[in-house]
Amino acid sequence: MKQSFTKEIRAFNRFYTNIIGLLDRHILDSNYSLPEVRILYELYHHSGLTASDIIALLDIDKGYLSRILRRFEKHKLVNKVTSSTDKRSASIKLTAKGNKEFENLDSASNKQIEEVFGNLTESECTALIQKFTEIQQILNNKK
Amino acid sequence: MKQSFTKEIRAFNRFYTNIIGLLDRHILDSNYSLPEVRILYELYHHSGLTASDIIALLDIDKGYLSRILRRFEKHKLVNKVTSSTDKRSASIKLTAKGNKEFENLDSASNKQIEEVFGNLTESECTALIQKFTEIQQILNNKK
DNA sequence: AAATAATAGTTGACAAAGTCAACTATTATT
DNA sequence: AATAATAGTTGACTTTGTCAACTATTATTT
Repeated sequence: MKQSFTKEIRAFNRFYTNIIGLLDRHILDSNYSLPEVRILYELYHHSGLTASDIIALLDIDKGYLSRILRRFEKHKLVNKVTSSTDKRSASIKLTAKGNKEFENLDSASNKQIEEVFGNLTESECTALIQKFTEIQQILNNKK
Repeated sequence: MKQSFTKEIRAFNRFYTNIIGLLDRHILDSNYSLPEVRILYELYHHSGLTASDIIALLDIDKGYLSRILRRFEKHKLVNKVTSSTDKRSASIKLTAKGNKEFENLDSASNKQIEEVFGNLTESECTALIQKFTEIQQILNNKK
């Protein structure tokens, strides 16, 4: 690969890492860590995952996950139901409270997007999203 | 902002966070943490920074930084020279060893880029970089 | 069927990363 | 001269994350 390509890619990575940093900032104000939010995200979007599923999805240590889930249970964010066919594993679901909690985080996240990208005009926004989409196409093409 | 915009922006953020995760992976194999690499990066590109400069650039805790710099000094990666005009502050420079160490990290980083983006054709690469540039233009415009 | 291996998840011990406040030395302001 | 501000250090602590040993259960091998 051309050196100039690498350089430009890295410049963009630094640039966008910064933006993601801004966007993640609101998590600091929440009661949750980034991994916790990611776990809630997965459970919200795929109810009934097992711990192993989450590990596969998020590449997270199982001991670490186990403790986070225990905390979630303690705070009534999550219910575990042992599988009838395999008593080692349990399917995990958000409780009503857990759902609500995630939705709060989610809307805080939306608000943060608004704050970082909200100064764009509609046409800029459209253009931006088109680039986003195209980038994903280019990169996914090759998976 | 339209809800669909927010949604697409967030989708891209998840997508690109993943890519950045892949790219940062090589740091795990190095002897340095991400903040350490960022500090070396800044010192490499702006020799003679003070600790306060680095704090301003990277938004890092000064106690944390102080310890990292002490470690760097111990490992002869860095030299501190107390300013003659202000004895509280010191200008920090990479030693020859520090320079080399950063350059190793930097080339590992390039290699990692190669691994993640290397399967693109030249024209895909050109297209990708153009999107990158345009995105930065759109977003910087508004700073 | 019994023995062995593999898997799901938990727990303990620990290491790394990061935060916060108190402190020293020096410089700037009143 | 007194007071406040700044640069950086240090100690105490919390959070985050890792690793390996362990229990219980299920799958595989012999």
